[in-house]
Amino acid sequence: MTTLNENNPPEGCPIEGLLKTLSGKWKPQIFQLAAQGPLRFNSLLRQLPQSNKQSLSVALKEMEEAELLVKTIIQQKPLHIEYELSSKGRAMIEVFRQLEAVLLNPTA
Amino acid sequence: MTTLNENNPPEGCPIEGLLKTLSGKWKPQIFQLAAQGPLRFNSLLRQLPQSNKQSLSVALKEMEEAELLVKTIIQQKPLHIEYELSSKGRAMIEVFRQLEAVLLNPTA
DNA sequence: TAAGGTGGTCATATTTTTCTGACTAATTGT
DNA sequence: ACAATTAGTCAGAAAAATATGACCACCTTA
Repeated sequence: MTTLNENNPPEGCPIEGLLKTLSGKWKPQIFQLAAQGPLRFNSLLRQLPQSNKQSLSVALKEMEEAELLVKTIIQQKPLHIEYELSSKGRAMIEVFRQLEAVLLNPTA
Repeated sequence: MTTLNENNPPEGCPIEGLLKTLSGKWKPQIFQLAAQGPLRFNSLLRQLPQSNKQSLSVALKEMEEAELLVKTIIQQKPLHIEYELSSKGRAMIEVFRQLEAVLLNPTA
């Protein structure tokens, strides 16, 4: 099940894969929350009350594979896990901003 | 690190809709081709040999509704139809370029 | 020792998206 | 008249994405 090998290369359109990774269900919201600080699984589940474990798990994994998020195991007393934007993820913030500008400008 | 308030309702993500409109199947390719010049239905169908009428029809309609494409009926001898990027659609080109830059830069 | 929180997986539904093939209707070319 | 091209629509099937609920292992607190 190594998704890396079985990936259909979106030949011809380089950004197709990234667009899909960004637009899957819950992903924009996850991104938005991650932009505000590191995420933890159960907390995220509570912040997105209509979502579910499975979908969030898949979304986080795919965003991690796309190198938008970095997963860190925090080796502390109660040992937990954090997801935060990678450098690539942070670079995406500007793209989102530009996208939002296009969206809001009717005379674009 | 802004504290995570878990009672925050996830107010609508403004770009979510646009992201979905841009990432649906064949849409990135359609966009790419539209950026090179006006499109015609059957020609598009031939340029995307793995696609199909129905999906292209839906994609074009949705991109038109999202105001990325403009549909024009050309009142000429054999009377045909053209799809071309709207001003908003053209504004998206820069966003795509930036997206591509993020994608290509491993140290982003 | 039991209860509750952590961060998940798994098999199975359900829902949404995409594809297939048949069909339409107007126009042009042979 | 007949075939082909234009630009689609429609119903139904197949495939993909998403949701549900059960379960798991580890750790901490009461």
